[in-house]
Amino acid sequence: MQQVADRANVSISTVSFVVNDTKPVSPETRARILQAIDELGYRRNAAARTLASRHSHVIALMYPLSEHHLSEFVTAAAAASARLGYRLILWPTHGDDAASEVTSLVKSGIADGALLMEVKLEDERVAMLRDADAPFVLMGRTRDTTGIDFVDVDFETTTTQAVGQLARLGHQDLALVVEDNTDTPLAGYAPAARTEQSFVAETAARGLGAYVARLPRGPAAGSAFADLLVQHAPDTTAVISLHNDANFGLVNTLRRRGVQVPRDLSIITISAPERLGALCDPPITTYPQPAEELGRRSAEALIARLQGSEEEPIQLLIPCEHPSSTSSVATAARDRAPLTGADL
Amino acid sequence: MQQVADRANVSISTVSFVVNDTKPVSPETRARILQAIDELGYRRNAAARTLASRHSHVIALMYPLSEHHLSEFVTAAAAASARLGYRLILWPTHGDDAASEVTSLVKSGIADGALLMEVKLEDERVAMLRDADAPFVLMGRTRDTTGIDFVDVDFETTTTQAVGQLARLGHQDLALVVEDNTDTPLAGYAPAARTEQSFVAETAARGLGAYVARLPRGPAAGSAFADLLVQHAPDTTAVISLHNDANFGLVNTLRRRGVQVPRDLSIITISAPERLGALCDPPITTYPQPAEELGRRSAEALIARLQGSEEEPIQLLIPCEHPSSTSSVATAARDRAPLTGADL
DNA sequence: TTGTACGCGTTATCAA
DNA sequence: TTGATAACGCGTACAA
Repeated sequence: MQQVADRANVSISTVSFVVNDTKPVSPETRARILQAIDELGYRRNAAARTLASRHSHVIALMYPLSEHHLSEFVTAAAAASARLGYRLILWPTHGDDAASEVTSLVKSGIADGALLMEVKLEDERVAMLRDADAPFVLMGRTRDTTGIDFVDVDFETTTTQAVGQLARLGHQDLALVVEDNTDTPLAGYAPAARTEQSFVAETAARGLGAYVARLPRGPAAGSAFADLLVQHAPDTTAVISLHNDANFGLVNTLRRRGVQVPRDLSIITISAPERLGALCDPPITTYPQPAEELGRRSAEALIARLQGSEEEPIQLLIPCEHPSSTSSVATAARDRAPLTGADL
Repeated sequence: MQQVADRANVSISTVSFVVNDTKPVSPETRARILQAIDELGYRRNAAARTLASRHSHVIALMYPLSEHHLSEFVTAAAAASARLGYRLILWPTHGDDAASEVTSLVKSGIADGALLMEVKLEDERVAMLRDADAPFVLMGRTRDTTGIDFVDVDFETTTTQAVGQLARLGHQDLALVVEDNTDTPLAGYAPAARTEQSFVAETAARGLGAYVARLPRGPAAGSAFADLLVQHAPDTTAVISLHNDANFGLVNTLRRRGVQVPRDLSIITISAPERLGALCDPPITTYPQPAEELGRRSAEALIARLQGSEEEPIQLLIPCEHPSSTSSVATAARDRAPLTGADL
């Protein structure tokens, strides 16, 4: 910085004013400084800037160590941050020491704020960050969201829309399959709970039959689900799935049993990566998860908060987009026989 | 830090010695300091440390902005870094301004070094980082790797093994499908090139028929590939795929045409996420990509380099593990009819 | 509009 | 084994 100042015949502070655009500088001086910066290839030192300004221009993405698929919203959040002059740092946390992770994140000054992934209905990180006065935005929602910034998928609206779409096609008996995360590190993870609740409410309001299955992760859940339908809800004509892995096992099992999708059974999957649904045979009608928007918006929300440009809580609910195809959805078959477990 | 020193009745330097373990400190003093740290909840300020020590303890993960699926090796790299006292910062780069990104990365002092993803055979970032004297490790390989640290999948060995496995089962005519990245931002991306080369070499050495298809991304490539086989290599009895999306389209198309996998056609996919292969019907035999190991090892390599504990270039080639199932592989059918394009 | 000088919270050098 | 103190590179209050 001193070299730049020397070369431009100004003081070091004038360089700072230009670099940060913090005070008016005459056009000529500015030009000389910019030229010197360019010629010397000067970049301001991030640590010194952080130390002096008390802002790191870094935001942390906190997620459980066990989560292996960060997917698109991470890259979207990183891209949005970069566009706004921030960097995204990965902050994996063990389930049990989230406490100390939060503290060190805040007190070390590494990051100005945090984005929280995999939010549970009751999430201890929220109270900790709040106590520490650390700005944060949830990618998801806790049960009580009073005064908390969050950006989340609108599972309620999406579920209601999916039920509505099926009801209009004459389906009377619906089933829902969600991931069961009891006993996993994600116990209390909210999407399944919210979706189930909306599903139950909306089917009840419409007087439709409703069967709900909570199944563990993995494609085997799909076959298990098919069996459960045979056993407990053989009259089901349409399925809504929040269980990505199960979709494959389900369509494959159905095919083997001669159940035609969508003629005999309609399937809709919600908040899933669109490309995943397209890989099934037949392709599964998908309310695609707004991953890019979720990542981008949450980063933008946090940065807005950091820059103090927001007063009110930022609470964004993003419904999934509407399906781009109806490949696995059809009118309810009037007189379809109950589902059976026999392979062809 | 001053408060800690006061409370422990020592000087601020002694606190530093304890915190960084840089100089011997008597057990009693150390204990007093640690207690004071604990009681005050002190954490050292990252920016100040970086400024004074000239090390940020941050490493950057550079990847093209277009890459949407960071997947498991990102989380593995982040986890390994955290374990070693480093943090991983995401560093998306536009294809065209990689130059300035590299420069700012190095000169800003934000990161001590970089991990490079999506390495091309000729990658401009390498020369730039080298010129800037910035430590880096490639997750992948350039064509010329003299003196460069890298951790990469051993596509050559894996391809050779896959060809060998099929040859031993009596297959005479093999086909390979890879992603065609000509005209995409990933043009020059190495895995496809290396795999193709090894495939051609190994089949030639064994006197086997070899057909190669380079196809664009997306599941539609699978059906296209099936058509290409019918047209150009109808006697193919086994397929090797480096094209994840195509696998689904391929098995689904084959099923519709009455081609049974693996009775009529064997399929092996290499360097793919294992869970993806399991979603096909039938499940595709997979040489799973060593994603976790790749991420972990590359972070470890970079940190070793940063800590000066390595002299020689770190060059790690990791073959894919062996398939855990042979669900889509069988003995070559002696007298199978040539493939046709007619649906059942 | 520009310059001076102090402080940010550490690490590292040197002396005790 | 410990302590005093000078950097580290920048932002900013205040002065000019």
